[in-house]
Amino acid sequence: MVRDKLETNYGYLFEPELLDEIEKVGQSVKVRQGEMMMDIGQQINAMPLLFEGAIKILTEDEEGDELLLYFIEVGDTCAMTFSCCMGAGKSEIRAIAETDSEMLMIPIEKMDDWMARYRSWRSFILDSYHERLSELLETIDTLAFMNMDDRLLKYLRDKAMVTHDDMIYTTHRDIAQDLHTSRVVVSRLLKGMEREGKIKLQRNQIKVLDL
DNA sequence: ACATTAAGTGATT
DNA sequence: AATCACTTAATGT
Repeated sequence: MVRDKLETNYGYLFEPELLDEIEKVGQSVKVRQGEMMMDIGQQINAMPLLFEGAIKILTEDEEGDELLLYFIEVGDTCAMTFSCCMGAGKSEIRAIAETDSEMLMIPIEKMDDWMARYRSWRSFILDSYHERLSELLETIDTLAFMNMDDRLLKYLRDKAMVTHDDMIYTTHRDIAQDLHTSRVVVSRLLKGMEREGKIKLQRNQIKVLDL
């Protein structure tokens, strides 16, 4: 069962011996939508290999307002884990299940070990680290130039992608919170996008037509 | 029917 | 783009 999911999601990446080891030490965890899996300041002692669902990663400012950084999808892992292994070991981010999700938790002690012994593991870690960095740079880019419409567009695209559903179930208020802006601004921009025929708005849901 | 919450809009900074 | 103030619409009790 766990092995099947390992094979389908990571089988093409890792050699059989590594898959064996992963299966042996990994702990299967299921979380429901909206569940907080990791908070800022919390100790990290395992890294997730995602089988199913999507996780959203946020930071927080001094006032306690949130800002969405990126999503983790199936086949991804959390880049935060790596930097935490080397440094203080405390999380600098908050992770909330975007959808019902399922993953395998790998004790961080294994990371070093496997890094040295498996080439595939090494590239996996390096690749995902690189991927997260690119994602972050993209986020910073839109953030720095304060293009709210671009950020919103990206947000909707990402959200539809990670949930594999062109119907997004959320409120304007929640979007505003993720993007660290006001609800009014989100409503206005969404309304504009609806007029352009890109989306269709209903209460508590947004239908993505063309992004 | 009433209260609550989500969303739309004009005006102002 | 943010905030205020107000309206309208949808939903729950």
